[in-house]
Amino acid sequence: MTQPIPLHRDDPSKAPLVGNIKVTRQDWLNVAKDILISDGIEQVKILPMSDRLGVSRSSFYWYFKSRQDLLDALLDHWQQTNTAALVAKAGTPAQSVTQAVTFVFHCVVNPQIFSIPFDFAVRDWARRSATVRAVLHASEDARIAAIQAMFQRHGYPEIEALTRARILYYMQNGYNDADLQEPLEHRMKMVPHYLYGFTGRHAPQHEIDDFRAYCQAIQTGDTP
Amino acid sequence: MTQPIPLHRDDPSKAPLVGNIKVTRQDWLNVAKDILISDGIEQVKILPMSDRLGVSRSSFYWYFKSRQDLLDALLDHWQQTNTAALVAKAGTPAQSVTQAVTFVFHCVVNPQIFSIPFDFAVRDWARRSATVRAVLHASEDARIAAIQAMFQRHGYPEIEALTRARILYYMQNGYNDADLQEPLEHRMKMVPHYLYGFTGRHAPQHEIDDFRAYCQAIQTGDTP
DNA sequence: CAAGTATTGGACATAATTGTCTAGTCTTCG
DNA sequence: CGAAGACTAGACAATTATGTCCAATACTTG
Repeated sequence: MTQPIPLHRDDPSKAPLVGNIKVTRQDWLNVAKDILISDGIEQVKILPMSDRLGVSRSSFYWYFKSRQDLLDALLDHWQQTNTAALVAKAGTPAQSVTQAVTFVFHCVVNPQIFSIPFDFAVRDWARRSATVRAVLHASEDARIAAIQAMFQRHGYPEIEALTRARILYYMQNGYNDADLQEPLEHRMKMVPHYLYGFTGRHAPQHEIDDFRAYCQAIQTGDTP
Repeated sequence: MTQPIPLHRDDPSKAPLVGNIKVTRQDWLNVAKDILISDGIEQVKILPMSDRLGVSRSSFYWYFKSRQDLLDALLDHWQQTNTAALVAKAGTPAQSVTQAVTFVFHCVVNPQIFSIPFDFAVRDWARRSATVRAVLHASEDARIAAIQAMFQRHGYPEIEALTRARILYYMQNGYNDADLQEPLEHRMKMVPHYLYGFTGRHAPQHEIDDFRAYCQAIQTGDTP
């Protein structure tokens, strides 16, 4: 029993312009994502969502078989945005390791590419659902493997590449929600230290300088 | 309207030895804590708890005014165990900074003193409750301040002491639940690097050696 | 042991939530 | 325009939760 997505919304030109715009499956997913991020998965309830969308609660069941069906779709969506984005960034060819690290870090900086609150929310969710936990762990492994591969492409031996990948990845997890308010600049400045702090070596000044330049570029928006 | 704790439980010698042992306010709190840790605060529900305790659901209301009353008590309990434990450990006089750091780290290692899963669960909870968030932030400030004071007692200037305190504290948050399975040894080995990685200096070999020795002692159980 | 207090069980009321079913409306397309 | 399909509203049923009340039972103390 498939639930087709409304055709008239696929082509935006055919959609009504004002008023009476019908909700779509994606609209339900967006609201669910918002609530997941702000209040946790337990609060993703059908009645409040329908209220927010201004439609009847029972309309929900046209788009989704059940609440669980929605949650599955939500998890899929997370995997196909956040994880795919980070893996893609880690795989982007770069001229230096510093530039490559900056690409990865790009995800943390740009909410358009990667949603940190979404990641936090899914991690919460995983604490209560074994299936979500499995998806999360697979995603984390994929992310770290991608970053590790990046370091290996730039000449680091396997073990050191893995260590650096873990540090770079867990760096973002070390902050909680409150700290996300902290200026990004502060977090970016720490990256070179994270990368070298564990190896017993100093970060070369030219890498630090390069990194700062790249970060500057990220914030002004003119980076790949 | 005060809710006294059953007297016959205060003196263990007066408690029935087998069977028919009445549940106490603390029993309810323990079950609530277990559920909070494993399933999140949303799952702390009265009916399932009474089932697990083998008593009627309505008995709950003798010990607690309402569900919210239980949650408040639970949060109090967390603050008076975890936060107090860490602050006390940070305040313990030590002969060297390495030993002092080891005392703090003791909390992370010994579940009897400090429950990491409890901390994680409360952090989750704080995402959904402003009042819990306020308590959590106050606790985190108190913890970091205590660690900072420790470094200052050992001669570090204010700013560097704060930086080191943050690193030492956030180190534990960088791991998620899955990583708690990881051998403690691995985490302990990273401490000296965390402490020096950010400052651009190397950890002196004798400090690393000292730290390893203290960690060894922690695991064999013969430390203060 | 008896009286009084502490503690529990079960009935009752209320509300929130998920899910089903059906009649009806709106949209698209031949 | 008119029929088929896409979508929605509202009634209904079932489940699960919170909280109140009161009678019954267990425990303590004189």
